Amino acid sequence: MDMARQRAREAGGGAARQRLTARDWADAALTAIGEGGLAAVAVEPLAARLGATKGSFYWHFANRDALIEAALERWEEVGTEAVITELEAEPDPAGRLRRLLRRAMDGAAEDPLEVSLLATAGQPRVAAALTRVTERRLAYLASLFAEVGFTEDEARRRALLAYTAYLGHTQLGHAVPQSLPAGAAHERYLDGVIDTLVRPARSPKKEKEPNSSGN
Amino acid sequence: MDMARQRAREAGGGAARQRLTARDWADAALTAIGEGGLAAVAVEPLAARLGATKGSFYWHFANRDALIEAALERWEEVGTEAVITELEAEPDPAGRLRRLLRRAMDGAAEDPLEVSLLATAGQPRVAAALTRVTERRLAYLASLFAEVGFTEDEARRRALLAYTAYLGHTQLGHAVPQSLPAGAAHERYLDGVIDTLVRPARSPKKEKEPNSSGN
DNA sequence: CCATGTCCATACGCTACCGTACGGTCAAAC
DNA sequence: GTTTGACCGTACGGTAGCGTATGGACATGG
Repeated sequence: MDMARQRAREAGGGAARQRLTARDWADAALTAIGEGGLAAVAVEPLAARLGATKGSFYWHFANRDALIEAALERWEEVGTEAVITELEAEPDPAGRLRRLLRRAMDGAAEDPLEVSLLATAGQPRVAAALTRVTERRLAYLASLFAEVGFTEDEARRRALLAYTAYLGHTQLGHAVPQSLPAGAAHERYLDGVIDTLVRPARSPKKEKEPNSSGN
Repeated sequence: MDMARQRAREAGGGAARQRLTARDWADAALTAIGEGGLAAVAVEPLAARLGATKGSFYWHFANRDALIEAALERWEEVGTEAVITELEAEPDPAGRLRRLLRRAMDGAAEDPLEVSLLATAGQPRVAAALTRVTERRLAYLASLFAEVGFTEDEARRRALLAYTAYLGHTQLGHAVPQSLPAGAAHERYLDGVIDTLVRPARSPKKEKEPNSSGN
Protein backbone atom coordinates (compact mmCIF):
# COMPACT_ATOMS: atom_id res chain seq x y z
CA MET A 1 0.00 0.00 0.00
CA ASP A 2 2.94 2.36 0.29
CA MET A 3 3.46 1.89 -3.43
CA ALA A 4 0.41 4.01 -4.00
CA ARG A 5 2.03 6.82 -2.10
CA GLN A 6 5.21 6.48 -4.08
CA ARG A 7 3.27 6.73 -7.28
CA ALA A 8 1.33 9.76 -6.09
CA ARG A 9 4.53 11.57 -5.25
CA GLU A 10 6.34 10.75 -8.44
CA ALA A 11 3.33 11.60 -10.59
CA GLY A 12 2.67 14.78 -8.68
CA GLY A 13 4.23 17.18 -11.12
CA GLY A 14 7.91 16.35 -11.18
CA ALA A 15 9.48 18.02 -8.15
CA ALA A 16 8.11 15.73 -5.47
CA ARG A 17 9.98 16.31 -2.25
CA GLN A 18 10.02 13.45 0.14
CA ARG A 19 9.65 15.59 3.20
CA LEU A 20 7.70 18.78 3.53
CA THR A 21 8.50 21.99 5.38
CA ALA A 22 6.16 24.45 7.03
CA ARG A 23 6.76 26.83 4.13
CA ASP A 24 5.59 24.21 1.67
CA TRP A 25 2.31 24.03 3.53
CA ALA A 26 2.02 27.81 3.74
CA ASP A 27 2.61 28.21 0.02
CA ALA A 28 0.09 25.51 -0.74
CA ALA A 29 -2.37 27.31 1.50
CA LEU A 30 -1.78 30.54 -0.41
CA THR A 31 -2.49 28.98 -3.77
CA ALA A 32 -5.55 27.35 -2.27
CA ILE A 33 -6.78 30.73 -1.08
CA GLY A 34 -6.28 32.10 -4.55
CA GLU A 35 -8.27 29.30 -6.08
CA GLY A 36 -11.14 28.91 -3.67
CA GLY A 37 -10.91 31.47 -0.95
CA LEU A 38 -10.10 30.96 2.68
CA ALA A 39 -12.62 28.18 2.89
CA ALA A 40 -10.48 26.17 0.50
CA VAL A 41 -7.70 25.97 3.05
CA ALA A 42 -8.63 22.48 4.17
CA VAL A 43 -6.03 20.22 5.63
CA GLU A 44 -6.97 16.98 3.97
CA PRO A 45 -7.32 18.29 0.42
CA LEU A 46 -4.04 20.14 0.77
CA ALA A 47 -2.38 17.01 2.04
CA ALA A 48 -3.72 15.07 -0.92
CA ARG A 49 -2.39 17.65 -3.33
CA LEU A 50 1.00 17.61 -1.70
CA GLY A 51 1.10 13.84 -1.79
CA ALA A 52 1.08 13.60 1.98
CA THR A 53 -1.42 13.10 4.78
CA LYS A 54 -2.63 14.96 7.81
CA GLY A 55 0.08 13.32 9.83
CA SER A 56 2.58 15.59 8.16
CA PHE A 57 0.49 18.69 8.61
CA TYR A 58 -0.17 18.30 12.30
CA TRP A 59 3.50 17.85 12.85
CA HIS A 60 4.33 21.27 11.42
CA PHE A 61 1.27 23.17 12.65
CA ALA A 62 -0.90 23.12 15.72
CA ASN A 63 -4.11 23.50 13.71
CA ARG A 64 -5.68 24.99 10.63
CA ASP A 65 -5.61 28.47 12.10
CA ALA A 66 -1.87 28.41 12.52
CA LEU A 67 -1.52 27.51 8.87
CA ILE A 68 -3.63 30.47 7.84
CA GLU A 69 -1.56 32.77 9.98
CA ALA A 70 1.65 31.51 8.42
CA ALA A 71 0.22 31.90 4.93
CA LEU A 72 -0.80 35.48 5.63
CA GLU A 73 2.63 36.36 6.93
CA ARG A 74 4.20 34.91 3.85
CA TRP A 75 1.82 36.89 1.67
CA GLU A 76 2.77 40.14 3.33
CA GLU A 77 6.37 39.49 2.43
CA VAL A 78 6.21 38.39 -1.16
CA GLY A 79 3.27 40.55 -2.14
CA THR A 80 4.45 43.89 -0.88
CA GLU A 81 7.93 44.15 0.53
CA ALA A 82 9.46 42.21 -2.31
CA VAL A 83 7.86 44.49 -4.88
CA ILE A 84 8.94 47.64 -3.11
CA THR A 85 12.54 46.62 -2.67
CA GLU A 86 12.70 45.45 -6.27
CA LEU A 87 11.31 48.78 -7.39
CA GLU A 88 13.95 50.74 -5.55
CA ALA A 89 16.39 49.72 -8.27
CA GLU A 90 14.88 52.37 -10.52
CA PRO A 91 16.70 55.64 -9.78
CA ASP A 92 14.21 58.18 -11.12
CA PRO A 93 11.19 58.81 -8.83
CA ALA A 94 8.86 59.52 -11.71
CA GLY A 95 10.08 56.37 -13.37
CA ARG A 96 9.43 54.41 -10.19
CA LEU A 97 5.91 55.73 -10.03
CA ARG A 98 5.01 54.97 -13.62
CA ARG A 99 6.69 51.60 -13.45
CA LEU A 100 4.85 50.66 -10.28
CA LEU A 101 1.48 51.68 -11.67
CA ARG A 102 2.09 49.80 -14.88
CA ARG A 103 3.29 46.71 -13.10
CA ALA A 104 0.33 46.73 -10.77
CA MET A 105 -2.24 47.21 -13.50
CA ASP A 106 -0.62 44.67 -15.78
CA GLY A 107 -0.42 41.89 -13.27
CA ALA A 108 -3.72 42.72 -11.69
CA ALA A 109 -5.76 40.35 -13.81
CA GLU A 110 -4.01 37.20 -12.68
CA ASP A 111 -3.87 37.82 -8.98
CA PRO A 112 -6.74 35.94 -7.39
CA LEU A 113 -5.06 36.13 -4.02
CA GLU A 114 -5.86 39.73 -3.31
CA VAL A 115 -9.43 39.28 -4.37
CA SER A 116 -9.94 36.31 -2.13
CA LEU A 117 -8.31 37.96 0.84
CA LEU A 118 -10.30 41.15 0.49
CA ALA A 119 -13.45 39.10 0.58
CA THR A 120 -12.47 37.56 3.89
CA ALA A 121 -11.85 40.81 5.71
CA GLY A 122 -14.36 39.64 8.27
CA GLN A 123 -11.77 37.30 9.75
CA PRO A 124 -9.73 39.31 12.27
CA ARG A 125 -6.43 37.77 11.20
CA VAL A 126 -7.06 38.61 7.57
CA ALA A 127 -8.24 42.08 8.47
CA ALA A 128 -5.03 42.74 10.36
CA ALA A 129 -2.86 41.58 7.51
CA LEU A 130 -4.87 43.60 5.03
CA THR A 131 -4.58 46.69 7.17
CA ARG A 132 -0.81 46.39 7.41
CA VAL A 133 -0.37 45.74 3.70
CA THR A 134 -2.73 48.49 2.65
CA GLU A 135 -1.20 51.13 4.86
CA ARG A 136 2.26 50.13 3.73
CA ARG A 137 1.34 50.35 0.07
CA LEU A 138 -0.54 53.62 0.44
CA ALA A 139 2.31 55.17 2.34
CA TYR A 140 4.81 54.13 -0.29
CA LEU A 141 2.58 55.32 -3.11
CA ALA A 142 2.05 58.65 -1.41
CA SER A 143 5.78 59.01 -0.90
CA LEU A 144 6.30 58.48 -4.61
CA PHE A 145 3.72 61.10 -5.52
CA ALA A 146 5.33 63.48 -3.05
CA GLU A 147 8.76 62.85 -4.48
CA VAL A 148 7.43 63.77 -7.88
CA GLY A 149 6.33 67.14 -6.61
CA PHE A 150 2.84 67.00 -5.19
CA THR A 151 1.96 68.39 -1.81
CA GLU A 152 1.44 65.99 1.06
CA ASP A 153 -2.32 66.17 0.88
CA GLU A 154 -2.49 65.86 -2.86
CA ALA A 155 -0.01 63.00 -2.81
CA ARG A 156 -2.10 61.09 -0.32
CA ARG A 157 -5.23 61.77 -2.31
CA ARG A 158 -3.69 60.55 -5.52
CA ALA A 159 -2.24 57.53 -3.83
CA LEU A 160 -5.70 56.65 -2.64
CA LEU A 161 -7.25 57.11 -6.04
CA ALA A 162 -4.50 55.12 -7.70
CA TYR A 163 -4.83 52.31 -5.22
CA THR A 164 -8.59 52.10 -5.46
CA ALA A 165 -8.29 52.07 -9.23
CA TYR A 166 -5.77 49.26 -8.92
CA LEU A 167 -8.03 47.28 -6.63
CA GLY A 168 -11.01 47.74 -8.89
CA HIS A 169 -8.94 46.80 -11.89
CA THR A 170 -7.93 43.61 -10.16
CA GLN A 171 -11.52 42.79 -9.37
CA LEU A 172 -12.69 43.38 -12.89
CA GLY A 173 -9.84 41.48 -14.45
CA HIS A 174 -10.63 38.56 -12.24
CA ALA A 175 -14.40 38.54 -12.41
CA VAL A 176 -15.30 40.00 -15.79
CA PRO A 177 -12.13 40.10 -17.90
CA GLN A 178 -14.12 40.72 -21.07
CA SER A 179 -15.04 44.15 -19.83
CA LEU A 180 -11.42 45.29 -19.87
CA PRO A 181 -9.89 46.43 -23.16
CA ALA A 182 -7.59 43.90 -24.77
CA GLY A 183 -4.52 44.12 -26.93
CA ALA A 184 -3.56 47.57 -28.19
CA ALA A 185 -6.59 49.17 -26.59
CA HIS A 186 -5.37 47.77 -23.29
CA GLU A 187 -2.08 49.61 -23.67
CA ARG A 188 -3.76 52.84 -24.57
CA TYR A 189 -6.17 52.49 -21.70
CA LEU A 190 -3.43 51.94 -19.17
CA ASP A 191 -1.42 54.85 -20.51
CA GLY A 192 -4.45 57.06 -20.25
CA VAL A 193 -5.19 56.05 -16.68
CA ILE A 194 -1.61 56.47 -15.57
CA ASP A 195 -1.47 59.86 -17.21
CA THR A 196 -4.62 60.92 -15.43
CA LEU A 197 -3.12 59.84 -12.14
CA VAL A 198 0.34 61.31 -12.55
CA ARG A 199 -0.32 64.57 -14.34
CA PRO A 200 -0.88 67.72 -12.32
CA ALA A 201 -4.37 68.99 -11.70
CA ARG A 202 -5.61 71.58 -14.16
CA SER A 203 -6.29 74.65 -12.11
CA PRO A 204 -8.45 74.00 -9.04
CA LYS A 205 -6.05 75.76 -6.72
CA LYS A 206 -2.41 76.66 -6.68
CA GLU A 207 -0.61 73.36 -7.06
CA LYS A 208 3.13 73.00 -7.15
CA GLU A 209 3.99 71.99 -10.67
CA PRO A 210 5.45 68.51 -10.65
CA ASN A 211 8.26 67.80 -13.06
CA SER A 212 6.66 65.01 -15.01
CA SER A 213 9.56 63.44 -16.84
CA GLY A 214 8.12 60.69 -18.99
CA ASN A 215 9.48 57.16 -18.89
CA MET B 1 -41.79 20.67 21.68
CA ASP B 2 -43.64 22.93 19.29
CA MET B 3 -43.66 25.55 21.98
CA ALA B 4 -39.97 26.05 21.41
CA ARG B 5 -40.68 26.86 17.81
CA GLN B 6 -43.37 29.32 18.75
CA ARG B 7 -40.99 31.08 21.03
CA ALA B 8 -38.25 31.20 18.44
CA ARG B 9 -40.59 32.78 15.92
CA GLU B 10 -42.02 35.32 18.26
CA ALA B 11 -38.61 36.27 19.58
CA GLY B 12 -37.11 36.43 16.11
CA GLY B 13 -37.15 40.16 15.68
CA GLY B 14 -40.75 41.17 15.59
CA ALA B 15 -42.08 40.45 12.11
CA ALA B 16 -42.15 36.66 12.32
CA ARG B 17 -44.24 35.30 9.48
CA GLN B 18 -45.79 31.99 10.09
CA ARG B 19 -45.14 30.76 6.59
CA LEU B 20 -42.17 31.56 4.43
CA THR B 21 -41.95 32.29 0.73
CA ALA B 22 -39.16 31.56 -1.69
CA ARG B 23 -38.27 35.25 -1.65
CA ASP B 24 -37.81 35.17 2.09
CA TRP B 25 -35.23 32.46 1.64
CA ALA B 26 -33.55 34.28 -1.23
CA ASP B 27 -33.26 37.48 0.80
CA ALA B 28 -31.88 35.59 3.75
CA ALA B 29 -29.35 34.00 1.42
CA LEU B 30 -28.30 37.43 0.18
CA THR B 31 -27.67 38.78 3.64
CA ALA B 32 -25.78 35.60 4.46
CA ILE B 33 -23.58 36.12 1.41
CA GLY B 34 -22.88 39.63 2.56
CA GLU B 35 -21.90 38.47 5.99
CA GLY B 36 -19.90 35.37 5.26
CA GLY B 37 -19.57 34.86 1.55
CA LEU B 38 -21.14 32.22 -0.58
CA ALA B 39 -19.98 29.54 1.81
CA ALA B 40 -22.26 31.02 4.44
CA VAL B 41 -25.30 30.09 2.42
CA ALA B 42 -26.03 26.96 4.42
CA VAL B 43 -29.51 25.61 4.61
CA GLU B 44 -29.63 24.65 8.23
CA PRO B 45 -28.18 27.87 9.68
CA LEU B 46 -30.50 29.91 7.48
CA ALA B 47 -33.43 27.88 8.64
CA ALA B 48 -32.46 28.46 12.24
CA ARG B 49 -32.25 32.18 11.68
CA LEU B 50 -35.64 32.23 9.99
CA GLY B 51 -37.15 30.25 12.80
CA ALA B 52 -37.89 27.32 10.54
CA THR B 53 -36.32 24.01 9.55
CA LYS B 54 -35.00 22.35 6.45
CA GLY B 55 -38.46 20.98 5.81
CA SER B 56 -39.56 24.45 4.76
CA PHE B 57 -36.54 25.05 2.57
CA TYR B 58 -36.74 21.86 0.58
CA TRP B 59 -40.35 22.58 -0.12
CA HIS B 60 -39.50 25.86 -1.84
CA PHE B 61 -36.23 24.86 -3.47
CA ALA B 62 -34.83 21.73 -5.04
CA ASN B 63 -31.43 22.19 -3.38
CA ARG B 64 -28.90 24.70 -2.20
CA ASP B 65 -27.85 25.56 -5.73
CA ALA B 66 -31.34 26.65 -6.65
CA LEU B 67 -31.35 28.99 -3.68
CA ILE B 68 -28.11 30.57 -4.79
CA GLU B 69 -29.47 31.06 -8.27
CA ALA B 70 -32.58 32.74 -6.93
CA ALA B 71 -30.52 34.98 -4.67
CA LEU B 72 -28.34 36.06 -7.57
CA GLU B 73 -31.33 36.90 -9.71
CA ARG B 74 -32.76 38.96 -6.93
CA TRP B 75 -29.45 40.75 -6.53
CA GLU B 76 -29.35 41.68 -10.19
CA GLU B 77 -32.70 43.35 -9.81
CA VAL B 78 -32.34 45.34 -6.64
CA GLY B 79 -28.65 46.14 -7.06
CA THR B 80 -28.66 47.51 -10.57
CA GLU B 81 -31.97 47.93 -12.32
CA ALA B 82 -33.61 49.55 -9.33
CA VAL B 83 -30.80 52.08 -9.04
CA ILE B 84 -30.88 52.93 -12.72
CA THR B 85 -34.61 53.42 -12.92
CA GLU B 86 -34.56 55.50 -9.78
CA LEU B 87 -31.80 57.63 -11.25
CA GLU B 88 -33.77 58.36 -14.39
CA ALA B 89 -35.85 60.74 -12.33
CA GLU B 90 -33.06 63.28 -12.56
CA PRO B 91 -33.57 65.23 -15.78
CA ASP B 92 -30.10 66.65 -16.34
CA PRO B 93 -27.56 64.15 -17.73
CA ALA B 94 -24.64 65.77 -15.97
CA GLY B 95 -26.68 65.76 -12.80
CA ARG B 96 -27.41 62.07 -13.24
CA LEU B 97 -23.74 61.33 -13.69
CA ARG B 98 -22.58 63.22 -10.65
CA ARG B 99 -25.42 61.91 -8.57
CA LEU B 100 -24.69 58.34 -9.58
CA LEU B 101 -21.01 58.64 -8.80
CA ARG B 102 -21.69 60.21 -5.45
CA ARG B 103 -24.30 57.66 -4.53
CA ALA B 104 -22.01 54.80 -5.51
CA MET B 105 -19.02 56.11 -3.61
CA ASP B 106 -21.04 57.03 -0.57
CA GLY B 107 -22.76 53.71 -0.16
CA ALA B 108 -19.71 51.74 -1.16
CA ALA B 109 -18.46 51.24 2.35
CA GLU B 110 -21.46 49.36 3.60
CA ASP B 111 -22.04 46.99 0.74
CA PRO B 112 -20.45 43.71 1.65
CA LEU B 113 -22.52 41.93 -0.98
CA GLU B 114 -20.51 43.08 -3.96
CA VAL B 115 -17.27 42.25 -2.26
CA SER B 116 -18.36 38.76 -1.43
CA LEU B 117 -19.72 38.08 -4.88
CA LEU B 118 -16.63 39.33 -6.63
CA ALA B 119 -14.60 36.93 -4.59
CA THR B 120 -16.66 34.01 -5.76
CA ALA B 121 -16.29 34.68 -9.47
CA GLY B 122 -14.94 31.17 -9.76
CA GLN B 123 -18.45 29.78 -9.48
CA PRO B 124 -19.96 29.79 -12.98
CA ARG B 125 -23.36 31.01 -11.79
CA VAL B 126 -21.80 33.92 -9.93
CA ALA B 127 -19.56 34.71 -12.87
CA ALA B 128 -22.55 34.88 -15.19
CA ALA B 129 -24.45 37.20 -12.87
CA LEU B 130 -21.39 39.39 -12.41
CA THR B 131 -20.86 39.61 -16.13
CA ARG B 132 -24.43 40.70 -16.75
CA VAL B 133 -24.41 43.26 -13.97
CA THR B 134 -21.02 44.66 -14.89
CA GLU B 135 -21.80 45.05 -18.56
CA ARG B 136 -25.10 46.66 -17.72
CA ARG B 137 -23.53 49.15 -15.37
CA LEU B 138 -20.62 49.94 -17.66
CA ALA B 139 -22.95 50.47 -20.59
CA TYR B 140 -25.13 52.80 -18.57
CA LEU B 141 -22.14 54.69 -17.21
CA ALA B 142 -20.68 55.05 -20.69
CA SER B 143 -24.00 56.32 -21.99
CA LEU B 144 -24.01 58.96 -19.30
CA PHE B 145 -20.50 60.08 -20.18
CA ALA B 146 -21.48 60.16 -23.83
CA GLU B 147 -24.58 62.21 -23.08
CA VAL B 148 -22.40 64.71 -21.33
CA GLY B 149 -20.33 65.19 -24.43
CA PHE B 150 -17.48 62.73 -24.59
CA THR B 151 -16.78 60.64 -27.65
CA GLU B 152 -17.77 57.01 -27.60
CA ASP B 153 -14.25 55.79 -26.94
CA GLU B 154 -13.53 58.33 -24.26
CA ALA B 155 -16.89 57.67 -22.63
CA ARG B 156 -16.20 53.96 -22.43
CA ARG B 157 -12.73 54.63 -21.07
CA ARG B 158 -14.00 56.95 -18.39
CA ALA B 159 -16.80 54.58 -17.51
CA LEU B 160 -14.21 51.89 -16.98
CA LEU B 161 -12.01 54.08 -14.83
CA ALA B 162 -14.96 55.28 -12.80
CA TYR B 163 -16.21 51.78 -12.25
CA THR B 164 -12.84 50.39 -11.25
CA ALA B 165 -12.44 53.29 -8.85
CA TYR B 166 -15.85 52.49 -7.43
CA LEU B 167 -15.00 48.83 -7.01
CA GLY B 168 -11.71 49.62 -5.34
CA HIS B 169 -13.39 52.13 -3.09
CA THR B 170 -15.86 49.49 -2.03
CA GLN B 171 -13.08 47.06 -1.27
CA LEU B 172 -11.13 49.56 0.77
CA GLY B 173 -14.15 50.74 2.66
CA HIS B 174 -14.97 47.21 3.56
CA ALA B 175 -11.54 45.86 4.38
CA VAL B 176 -9.53 48.84 5.64
CA PRO B 177 -11.95 51.66 6.33
CA GLN B 178 -9.33 53.59 8.30
CA SER B 179 -7.41 54.21 5.09
CA LEU B 180 -10.24 56.26 3.61
CA PRO B 181 -10.60 59.90 4.60
CA ALA B 182 -13.38 60.59 7.07
CA GLY B 183 -15.65 63.50 7.73
CA ALA B 184 -14.98 66.68 5.82
CA ALA B 185 -11.91 65.22 4.16
CA HIS B 186 -14.13 62.48 2.86
CA GLU B 187 -16.33 65.02 1.12
CA ARG B 188 -13.40 66.83 -0.38
CA TYR B 189 -11.88 63.59 -1.54
CA LEU B 190 -15.05 62.46 -3.27
CA ASP B 191 -15.51 65.82 -4.94
CA GLY B 192 -11.95 65.68 -6.19
CA VAL B 193 -12.34 62.21 -7.59
CA ILE B 194 -15.63 62.98 -9.27
CA ASP B 195 -14.15 66.11 -10.76
CA THR B 196 -11.23 64.16 -12.12
CA LEU B 197 -13.60 61.70 -13.70
CA VAL B 198 -16.11 64.12 -15.15
CA ARG B 199 -13.98 67.02 -16.30
CA PRO B 200 -12.61 67.01 -19.82
CA ALA B 201 -9.05 65.96 -20.50
CA ARG B 202 -6.56 68.80 -20.59
CA SER B 203 -5.17 68.68 -24.09
CA PRO B 204 -4.12 65.21 -25.20
CA LYS B 205 -6.12 65.39 -28.43
CA LYS B 206 -9.05 67.31 -29.73
CA GLU B 207 -11.88 66.44 -27.37
CA LYS B 208 -15.40 67.73 -27.74
CA GLU B 209 -15.95 70.13 -24.83
CA PRO B 210 -18.55 68.68 -22.51
CA ASN B 211 -20.97 71.10 -20.92
CA SER B 212 -20.31 70.33 -17.30
CA SER B 213 -23.19 71.92 -15.50
CA GLY B 214 -22.71 71.33 -11.80
CA ASN B 215 -25.38 69.80 -9.66
C1' DC C 1 -67.49 17.38 8.91
C1' DC C 2 -64.63 15.44 5.73
C1' DA C 3 -61.24 15.90 1.93
C1' DT C 4 -57.46 17.89 -0.35
C1' DG C 5 -53.47 20.42 -1.17
C1' DT C 6 -49.98 23.42 0.90
C1' DC C 7 -46.51 24.04 3.96
C1' DC C 8 -43.50 22.49 7.50
C1' DA C 9 -41.12 19.47 11.49
C1' DT C 10 -38.66 15.44 12.63
C1' DA C 11 -35.71 11.78 11.98
C1' DC C 12 -32.43 9.54 9.24
C1' DG C 13 -28.25 8.36 6.31
C1' DC C 14 -24.31 10.32 3.93
C1' DT C 15 -20.06 13.00 3.11
C1' DA C 16 -16.31 16.21 4.12
C1' DC C 17 -13.50 17.88 7.20
C1' DC C 18 -11.11 18.75 11.97
C1' DG C 19 -8.25 17.13 15.44
C1' DT C 20 -6.05 13.13 18.22
C1' DA C 21 -3.63 8.81 19.14
C1' DC C 22 -0.34 5.92 18.03
C1' DG C 23 2.60 3.20 15.45
C1' DG C 24 5.98 3.04 11.70
C1' DT C 25 10.13 4.76 8.81
C1' DC C 26 14.43 6.59 7.89
C1' DA C 27 18.74 9.20 8.33
C1' DA C 28 22.10 10.72 11.21
C1' DA C 29 24.78 10.25 15.52
C1' DC C 30 27.38 7.50 18.29
C1' DG D 1 24.49 -1.76 14.48
C1' DT D 2 21.82 0.29 17.71
C1' DT D 3 19.59 4.41 19.23
C1' DT D 4 17.30 8.62 18.71
C1' DG D 5 14.36 11.97 17.08
C1' DA D 6 12.27 14.18 13.18
C1' DC D 7 8.79 13.15 10.13
C1' DC D 8 4.81 10.87 8.42
C1' DG D 9 0.79 7.26 7.67
C1' DT D 10 -3.35 5.17 9.49
C1' DA D 11 -7.20 4.72 12.22
C1' DC D 12 -10.49 6.75 15.08
C1' DG D 13 -14.14 9.87 17.09
C1' DG D 14 -16.58 14.17 16.55
C1' DT D 15 -19.17 17.90 14.07
C1' DA D 16 -21.56 20.43 10.37
C1' DG D 17 -24.03 20.45 6.66
C1' DC D 18 -26.70 18.22 2.40
C1' DG D 19 -30.50 15.82 0.84
C1' DT D 20 -34.55 12.36 1.61
C1' DA D 21 -38.52 10.27 3.66
C1' DT D 22 -42.47 10.65 6.01
C1' DG D 23 -45.93 12.20 8.83
C1' DG D 24 -48.34 15.82 10.63
C1' DA D 25 -50.75 20.80 10.96
C1' DC D 26 -53.77 23.87 8.97
C1' DA D 27 -56.67 26.26 5.83
C1' DT D 28 -59.97 25.97 2.31
C1' DG D 29 -63.60 24.07 -0.53
C1' DG D 30 -67.04 20.87 -0.75
